[in-house]
Amino acid sequence: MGAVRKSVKRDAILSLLRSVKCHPTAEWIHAELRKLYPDLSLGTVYRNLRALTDAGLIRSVGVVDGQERFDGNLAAHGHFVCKSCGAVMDVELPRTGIAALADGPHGHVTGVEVRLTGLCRECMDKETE
Amino acid sequence: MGAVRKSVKRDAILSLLRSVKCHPTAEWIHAELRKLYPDLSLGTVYRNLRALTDAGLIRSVGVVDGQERFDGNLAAHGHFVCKSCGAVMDVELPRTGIAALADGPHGHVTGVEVRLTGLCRECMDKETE
DNA sequence: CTCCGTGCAAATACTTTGCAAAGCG
DNA sequence: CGCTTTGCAAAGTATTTGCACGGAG
Repeated sequence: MGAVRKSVKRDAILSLLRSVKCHPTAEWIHAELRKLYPDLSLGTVYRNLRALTDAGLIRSVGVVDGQERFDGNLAAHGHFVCKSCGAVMDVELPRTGIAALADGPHGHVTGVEVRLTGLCRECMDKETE
Repeated sequence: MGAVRKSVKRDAILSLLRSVKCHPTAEWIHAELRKLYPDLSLGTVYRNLRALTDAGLIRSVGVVDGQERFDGNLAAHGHFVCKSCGAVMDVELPRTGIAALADGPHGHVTGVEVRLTGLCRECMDKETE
């Protein structure tokens, strides 16, 4: 989890991740930043996402529908994933219970990820039509 | 979540998953069952894992190191994932707190997955060497 | 005869990696 | 000038899919 150097592209990825509410894929970030840096390559995005994750500056939400999702928000929170549209939303975690998981009999715990899956509001409405 | 028919290969996959404590990948299951059914193909394993998951007879633990892990244990529990060796172990969840997540403001929740990541006992020991 | 499950192989899709050129201090 | 970052394209890996065969009812 060493620090990471700065670079134009890396900083752009980091600040984009910090500024959006959604939980983007590498491709989404690539498409988005290409508006600003038309020569940005997808490989660079992947490389930097990994570097930033390793450095602990961002975190991975895990794989949703075959693509990894990233999150610039480091505060403790969970995620709600819609099975239908793939949207990922932040969920507040009740402090109770979760904290108790911090260390178990299996080893040293360094991260907790809580993922709820289901159908989001929008998709529930669509389904009723 | 419709029911699934029975078939020799599918049943074998299901009972293997129910009998093991680990949380296998498709490849591991394939290798294991090949001892019994030398003609079992990997495609069939993938196909049946998906069918069983859709039917709700098994569940996916999510992707660890690029491979999906499956679990035959349907009881509510979380998982501890070792960053170093990739081992996945069951974790008991404190009932408090988790139940409160059952429904949120984002939509209808149908599944909860809690994943702890860290270093397992074995890998902690190895690291001290 | 009909249908479902399967093996096999090809196709997909995401992600990683090697390399040479460009950039920064 | 040395070291890092990047674009590009090729490679790698996990998973899905199409198709034809084979067995059960």
